[in-house]
Amino acid sequence: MGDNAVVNTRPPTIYDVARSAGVSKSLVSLVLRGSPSVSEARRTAVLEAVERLGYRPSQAAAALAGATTRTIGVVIDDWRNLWFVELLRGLQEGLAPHGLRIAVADHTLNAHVEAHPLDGFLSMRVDGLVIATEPTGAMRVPEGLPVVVAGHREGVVPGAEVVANDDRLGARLATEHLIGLGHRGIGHLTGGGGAARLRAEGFAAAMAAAGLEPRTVAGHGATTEEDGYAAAVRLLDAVPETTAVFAANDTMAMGALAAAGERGLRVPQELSVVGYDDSPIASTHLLRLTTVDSRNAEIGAVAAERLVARIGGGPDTGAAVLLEPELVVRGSTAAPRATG
Amino acid sequence: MGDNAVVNTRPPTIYDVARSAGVSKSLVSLVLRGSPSVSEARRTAVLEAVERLGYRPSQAAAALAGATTRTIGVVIDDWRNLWFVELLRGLQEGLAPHGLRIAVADHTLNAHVEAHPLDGFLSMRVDGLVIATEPTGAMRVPEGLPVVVAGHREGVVPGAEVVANDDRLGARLATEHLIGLGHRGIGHLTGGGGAARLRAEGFAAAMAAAGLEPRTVAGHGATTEEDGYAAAVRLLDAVPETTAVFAANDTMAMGALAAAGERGLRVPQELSVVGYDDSPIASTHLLRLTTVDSRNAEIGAVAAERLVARIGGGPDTGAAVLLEPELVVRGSTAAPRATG
DNA sequence: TTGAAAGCGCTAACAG
DNA sequence: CTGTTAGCGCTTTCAA
Repeated sequence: MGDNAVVNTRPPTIYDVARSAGVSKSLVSLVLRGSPSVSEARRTAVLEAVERLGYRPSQAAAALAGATTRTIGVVIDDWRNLWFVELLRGLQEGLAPHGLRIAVADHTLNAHVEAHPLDGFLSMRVDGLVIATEPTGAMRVPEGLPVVVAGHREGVVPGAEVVANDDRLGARLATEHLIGLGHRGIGHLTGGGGAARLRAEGFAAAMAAAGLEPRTVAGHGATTEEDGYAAAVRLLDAVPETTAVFAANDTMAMGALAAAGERGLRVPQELSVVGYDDSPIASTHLLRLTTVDSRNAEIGAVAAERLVARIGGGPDTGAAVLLEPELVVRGSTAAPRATG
Repeated sequence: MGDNAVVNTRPPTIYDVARSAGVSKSLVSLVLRGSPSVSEARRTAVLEAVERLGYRPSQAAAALAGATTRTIGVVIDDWRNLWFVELLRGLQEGLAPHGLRIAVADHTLNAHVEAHPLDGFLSMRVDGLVIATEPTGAMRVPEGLPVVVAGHREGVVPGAEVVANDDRLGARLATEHLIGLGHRGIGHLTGGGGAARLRAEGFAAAMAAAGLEPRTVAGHGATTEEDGYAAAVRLLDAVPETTAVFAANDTMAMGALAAAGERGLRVPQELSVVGYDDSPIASTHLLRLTTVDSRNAEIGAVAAERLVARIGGGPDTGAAVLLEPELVVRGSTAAPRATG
């Protein structure tokens, strides 16, 4: 009585579609999942009903009934660190063909309010995890869950595979580029974290190999523009004969550029600057920064590959894949001017 | 036989917790959801079992059984546009106290592979939606779903509320700042999209009010650094008497800075530059950009407020909230040099 | 205050 | 090729 006059505000279910198409709900499920063994007539009937009703399968129900969520959780550090943009692209492109989607969670943002972003992902029962953060000891994940740590080598996450670029090598490339240009007074701006440490090591090694003294200075301990600025100011003031600076990342390099400008040092004429990461800011007209491409998109692609393999039942190789970084020469480096 | 020797790799369920704590599963559910009507003894027993087993409630099951997912979907344009970082922060802070979490999806990233990111959110049965993108006609959302369009005024999303800053006013503030400084040759760098158009309108209005001729030039149609660079080059070459530039956003302003540098124009001595958004790059040492604070964090906070109200059963006001932008004066603007 | 029971919407064996 | 039947793990009445 008046039943069909009731406006159902709830989203349509698979039952509604089945009824509307005049088939059973399993048939609807089959069509939606692209089964080949469904007659064309039924298929179109179902598809039309789906369209007509504006039906969207409930992810919750699918996740609960099926064994998998088809989603990979990605934990990132901070939305401001643009290096993960390419990482996400690589991941996305590697995952999508396998019907896997990605969900991103920010570490710092969630830190204030919720527990660890990992908790959310585990509650969500993701099929795999990408940790694009400096791993911490608190990161315990269930055994058997495919996890890859991306961009950081020091994986303290048990059972995780690692995909990263070879920071030591990249730092060497940057330093050798500067040395090859004829620089001798080369300083390094470092920050906190494992990647920064490896880069500092690579810098020191390359300098030592050339018989040069490696000067390394930190800002306030982090790797922000402000840190780069502070470190560069410190370096430039303490060692005026500096003609080149290698920063632990592009953001710090940006700060170094500012410090140089303030001191009237033109880049690259009076000061060469090299960054690291080849993030979007490096290629801007304003910076034209010589940098090291850490190949983040490929890191994402390889991470995706590993995840897909593990999800497909492959073994946990536990191996670390190190991609070779590449030097990208732009306009912020040049040979030093002849010195007295 | 040997049954208990089998290692159960699946995550523990509420049943496991109940058994381990010696209570019924409903009791576990009550404890987890913080019901006051549970004896202290049982509560601790349950909590201990949870801890012991490493239990995490299944989001899928909770969503399916309950009526709500307690998550808000946020659709953004592009991870590179940093303006949404503050938006997210404001949202997060406004939502968290109400037990609501946020899920972020990128429009452009998903565009390649999946359907619309909205589809994902609707499949997920989010409790609300924040659209931080230029809304398009394709954005059909179920009636009754709380939706707020953030940062864009032209909401073609039916039934959505709008929270944004007053772009026209902001542009006027920027332009009047320049005029007040004594500039007369002021150009505007514009891009595509509704916000850019409103900013261009505000610029034109302020210029007209001062009896000045508004020159507006676009780059390649978008609002990237490259567009800002191209537009600035065009402007500076066509109108050499230009002493100030107002860009549609900080990124474009960065491009303008590059164009100025290339032409040997020092900022702010020979060219003043104003951006818009007060994004993280504006406050760097390198840019020290005078800009307009579009108050993104507050936009997020207000959006959160509206969402919470609607979810709590409040009415869809359908209203548009316009926040007043504020001028942030930094080092990229100054009075023009005395001209012949 | 606690337990039992009925689904939520879907997938995945099964039978036909 | 198509329909039937069990659950997936949780929330939520409803009794006890």
